[in-house]
Amino acid sequence: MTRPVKSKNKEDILDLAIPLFAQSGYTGVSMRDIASAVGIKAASLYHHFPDKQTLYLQAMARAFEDKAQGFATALTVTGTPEKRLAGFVQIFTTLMCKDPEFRALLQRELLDGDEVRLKQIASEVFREPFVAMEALADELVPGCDAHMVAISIASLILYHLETAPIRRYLPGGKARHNKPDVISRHVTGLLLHGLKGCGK
Amino acid sequence: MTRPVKSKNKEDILDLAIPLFAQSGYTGVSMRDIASAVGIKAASLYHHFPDKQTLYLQAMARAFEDKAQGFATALTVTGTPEKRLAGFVQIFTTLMCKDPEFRALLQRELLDGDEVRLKQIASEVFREPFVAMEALADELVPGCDAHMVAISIASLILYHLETAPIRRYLPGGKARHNKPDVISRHVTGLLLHGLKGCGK
DNA sequence: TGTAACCTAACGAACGTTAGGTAGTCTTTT
DNA sequence: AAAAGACTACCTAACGTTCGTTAGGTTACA
Repeated sequence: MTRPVKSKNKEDILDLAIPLFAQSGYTGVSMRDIASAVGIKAASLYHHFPDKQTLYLQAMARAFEDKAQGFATALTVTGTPEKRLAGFVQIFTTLMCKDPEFRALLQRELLDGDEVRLKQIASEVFREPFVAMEALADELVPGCDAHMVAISIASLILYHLETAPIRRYLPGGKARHNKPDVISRHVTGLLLHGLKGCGK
Repeated sequence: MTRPVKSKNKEDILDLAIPLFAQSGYTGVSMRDIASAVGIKAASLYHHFPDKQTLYLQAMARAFEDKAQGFATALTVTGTPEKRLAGFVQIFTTLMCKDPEFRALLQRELLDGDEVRLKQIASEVFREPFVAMEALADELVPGCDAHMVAISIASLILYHLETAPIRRYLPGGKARHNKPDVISRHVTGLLLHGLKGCGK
């Protein structure tokens, strides 16, 4: 029997597994599913990974590892605190819009992730940009609860995207509500001026 | 052999299945799990439901059915638009804090729900309170995009709760950040005055 | 000649589901 | 009032499928 032209390595397998896990979750994806996406048999996966759990953890690590650095660029904006906030919101929104896989994985981890994994994601992916957001919050409103403000900023952006599937069926929902520039403009206005900032 | 003192009816079974589905999701809960929670055998479930899918759908319907009415009370507040917003945020936050099961089921539906189910939830659970929120938004800021504003209000409340598991590991996270009055005060301030409303 | 990357085949466990039986309870008939 | 019948709510046992995983063999390349 002829063999594949090129052997697969771990990274290839993980990259093919990530979208599967994002769409169907850990229990919703079988080793046979992953194998068939890669183009090999399920048993062959055990040549690269000792078990499914390890494969999943490595896939998560890979899916998240480059994000920290992507977030860092969202915080390189300079200027007044207001300008920097607007810049961060815009870049972060665009980043999240382009990566539904990352959003789905994050959502699934928030639902089902154990303490160890959440702790790891918190420290390796979110800690650094989160600290920068808190610093920005404290600059804008000295003495505020920077933690809550940082979460609120992320909330506004991510929940608009998270609720997209159901917003289609809620009154007033339009396709433009999923566009990054529409979301980031709305969020920036709300943050800087409250609901007054959401006027026409 | 002795029989149980009291027979189970559909409603009893659904009420015991709901927390299981909330915690582990559709595929994470087996018919045997549900049966053992009820105190019967898996095969006996088929006396009440034709299959697992139907049991799940009826459990979801039951978990969601009383919520629409709970939301309605959150909108009975009277007074100035600002006062009504503050009242709504406070009641809605308290409601959501008390019901982690509902939040988990909603999150799972946003991730894995098919169009039919999302459409049903949208129209039967969220439509009515959502319209009222949009009306309130339009009163506060005439001519604004009421859909986006309504989503933003819900975002701020729900995402603080949704991210609770990971916020424990992010800098500045305190236990009080999960308390309904702390969240609602923060959200109200942010909505009415922007980040300036988040000061001490 | 060894080793890396695959394969086929199969294991035991867990899954949703079905078939067929049984013990109580309610309804009807005598 | 008692017997006969029907029905409800459960049971045990098992079916076929899918799952994660293992054992052991085969091929290509260094």
